[in-house]
Amino acid sequence: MPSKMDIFKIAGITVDVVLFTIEDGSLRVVLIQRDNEPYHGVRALPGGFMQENETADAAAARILREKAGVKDIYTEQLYTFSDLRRDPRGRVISITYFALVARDQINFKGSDLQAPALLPMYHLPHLAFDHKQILVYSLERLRAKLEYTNIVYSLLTPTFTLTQLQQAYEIILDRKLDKRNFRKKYLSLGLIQATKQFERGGRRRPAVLYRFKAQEIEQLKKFF
Amino acid sequence: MPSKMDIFKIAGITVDVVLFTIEDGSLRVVLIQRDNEPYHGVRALPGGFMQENETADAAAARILREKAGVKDIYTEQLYTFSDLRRDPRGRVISITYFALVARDQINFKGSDLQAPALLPMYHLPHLAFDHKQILVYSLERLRAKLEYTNIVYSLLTPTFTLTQLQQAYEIILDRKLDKRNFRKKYLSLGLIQATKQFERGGRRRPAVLYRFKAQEIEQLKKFF
DNA sequence: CCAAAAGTGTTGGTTTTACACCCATGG
DNA sequence: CCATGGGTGTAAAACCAACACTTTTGG
Repeated sequence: MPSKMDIFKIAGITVDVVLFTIEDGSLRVVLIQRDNEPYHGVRALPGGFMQENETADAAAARILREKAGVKDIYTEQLYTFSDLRRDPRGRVISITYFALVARDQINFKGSDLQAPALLPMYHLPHLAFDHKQILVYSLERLRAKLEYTNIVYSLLTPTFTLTQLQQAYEIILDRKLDKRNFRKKYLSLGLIQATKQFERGGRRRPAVLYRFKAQEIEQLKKFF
Repeated sequence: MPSKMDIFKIAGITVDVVLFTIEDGSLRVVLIQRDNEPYHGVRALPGGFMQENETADAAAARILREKAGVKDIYTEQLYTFSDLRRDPRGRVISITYFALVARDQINFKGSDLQAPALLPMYHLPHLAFDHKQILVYSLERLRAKLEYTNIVYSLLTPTFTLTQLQQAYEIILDRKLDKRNFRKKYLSLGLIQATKQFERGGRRRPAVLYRFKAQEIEQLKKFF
């Protein structure tokens, strides 16, 4: 009894999502372990077939919810991959997304059996399909966006220190930034404001906590 | 006798292409006139259903060839639109592309009956489907790319005057630029070189003709 | 008192902007 | 000789890059 939905499945439109976060000072990406063929046991991006009654955006949101337990996070469409042989099962087109979230919002509990894990972006294992290529492309996009938008807020907790903010940039751009120049410039952008709290607990001088004034994404001239 | 290809047709994946050019001092886009339902007689982007044995890139190239008689031109994927109701016939997903070409490379001869025309981007008629939205998005992308790549070469003839180059920027960005600053900056980028020819024929001082040193697309820091 | 990270300014170089006049040609 | 667009430089302001020491805390 093939339903209308099966048409999509035969035609093969999947949505795959690159979900980035920062953990332990490194940029990480959520990868599942495939539990059937093809590429059984191999790491892959969380994804799934698009349903006939959902948009690609909705499919991406569903996948994020089902596989990583996150919702209402920054998500944008990345690219549509359509190489003829990208999936050994036959013709499958993938609409890919990339998403950003603070580590503490990810919750793998209740996700299915596919052993999702946060793997370090700069030391990836072998991946299924063309997912490595997709990741390379999303890193490029993430870096570009970091420099002319304020999306970094998506990776941070609601309040954060300037050092944490700077580290987020350094981790993603994979280079050191000058502390004084960074602070001067970032503060002059007017996107963040100091709270009256401090981050305590280290055996060191407590750092002022900041927050973003707005959580809407904004286009900026140029950051760095 | 439904063939395998029909699966795609039912599932509905189209490729639509925004082809920009510059003519008579204005930014123009190729639009066809639909010759059947839905939106019979209404202007729309050139496009067509993706075939099962071609990639999206190949479909875009095919459409450019069939509808505008152009080939080997700058083309990049733009976005995939998947709203549930974007096509009244049913579920149709559109993978869109944008492309740039010099006016004199376009040849509508031999294209089918759909009356392709170059319409001015800033005075568009009512368009079929969500094609207006697609155009708005491509203009955004074009403007962004213009500022940090050298794609403008795609819109110009092989040799051109600095005034023509500046006008291309002005037309697309829709604002005036300062002549001296433009020349100083553009020449300092080292992308173009003077030829020994001049553009003659006006009742005015002849302008030096320049050419791009390379036709590969290059990323640049920032143009303007 | 020590270790650790927080916090803070200045200088020199580069880039960007604003702005107006003379030149070469064709008719 | 006139109308047209071609071609050129300078000064002020803004921006960027390089660089090192003092402060505050917890243990």
